[in-house]
Amino acid sequence: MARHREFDEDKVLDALKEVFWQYGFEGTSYTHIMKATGLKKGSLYAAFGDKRALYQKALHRYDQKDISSAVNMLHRDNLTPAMRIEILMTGPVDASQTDKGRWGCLLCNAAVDQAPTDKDTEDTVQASIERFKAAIIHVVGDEEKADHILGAYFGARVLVKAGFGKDRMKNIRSAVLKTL
Amino acid sequence: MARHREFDEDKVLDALKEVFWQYGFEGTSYTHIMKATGLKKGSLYAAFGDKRALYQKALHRYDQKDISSAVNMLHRDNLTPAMRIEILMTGPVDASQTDKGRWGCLLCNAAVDQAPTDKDTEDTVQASIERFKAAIIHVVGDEEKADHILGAYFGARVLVKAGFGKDRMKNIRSAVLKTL
DNA sequence: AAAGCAATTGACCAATTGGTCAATAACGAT
DNA sequence: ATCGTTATTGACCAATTGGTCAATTGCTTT
Repeated sequence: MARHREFDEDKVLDALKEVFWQYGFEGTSYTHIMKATGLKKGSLYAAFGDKRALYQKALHRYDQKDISSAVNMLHRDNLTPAMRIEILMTGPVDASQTDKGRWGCLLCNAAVDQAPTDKDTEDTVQASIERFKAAIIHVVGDEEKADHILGAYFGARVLVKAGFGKDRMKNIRSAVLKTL
Repeated sequence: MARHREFDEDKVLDALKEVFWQYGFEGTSYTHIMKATGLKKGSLYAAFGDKRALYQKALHRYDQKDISSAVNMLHRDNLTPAMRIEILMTGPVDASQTDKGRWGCLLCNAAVDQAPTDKDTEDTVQASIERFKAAIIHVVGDEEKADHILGAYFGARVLVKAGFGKDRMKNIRSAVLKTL
């Protein structure tokens, strides 16, 4: 063997997730990445690959942590379907009140600015959305309803990024709940 | 007086709209802009200002042309409310079948990748969305319903960018129509 | 036709971009 | 302790970024 890695891979992956989440793919430079991870370019390249590979790691991390936590919530079968959808749609309501909330949803951000031009991103995003949608189907039973809730959820996250406030998000939440 | 402008301002504004629509603010370089407009950097700068100013022009153009055409459609009071919302939600269905459809909605794109960090974009986007929403209220009467439809519409456009197909968009369209 | 003015051009700029690599440092194995 | 291996570093690279400007072009007025 030889020299050990000095960094905590989990922490670096979290940092990558956060920085791409906040700034997007093109908006994130190595200056941002190096500050966020504490690693130099060379180390990042040796450990993970080029910038696109770093972005993929961030998307996978988001899937495994953030999407998974939503999916797990949607599988809490001791809660009524309405309660679970309410919790889901409360995400954008809360997000509208915090700085980080305005980062939106990394999945949604990636769909908007990378999926149309980068096949890897498209694939990763689609797989992640599919998993999310399956969990919604688990709750509401119906695929049409699930597509609709998925759309409403992403739309809400976009409106939060546009700067729309709590009241709007509450409107969307209660309108969605009425469709159940 | 002196030398005349050689370019057609309307055509240039349309070209700006298209290029920022397709590539986003950071994804668009002067190379793209010059090719799209047929003008050199210097001329663009002299006529309109810096890159952010060009982006603003593009957003205003989108508002005046594309959002206006949706708003006008929503005011065709000889059509039933359901028919108008159906036409609106058929936008994403059709978009899912064309290359340009994957550019999404410039308003939505701007909300996602510029509104959170650029105040001018935030203001322009908000004003445009507000106008859009007012037209939806004109159709459905209820503000809560309007926020919901607005969200579903933006969400659908995001899902199209993610690469989801016609069937999904049809699901969303019919689910939205059921809420009326 | 000469003068004055604005539009247009292309060369130029500093700064930043993503990426590379030789040198160094820190370890395990012998 | 020395050797081989691997992680880390910082200097370096070509290419591209957005932006500027002096020179030129084309028009109107006199």
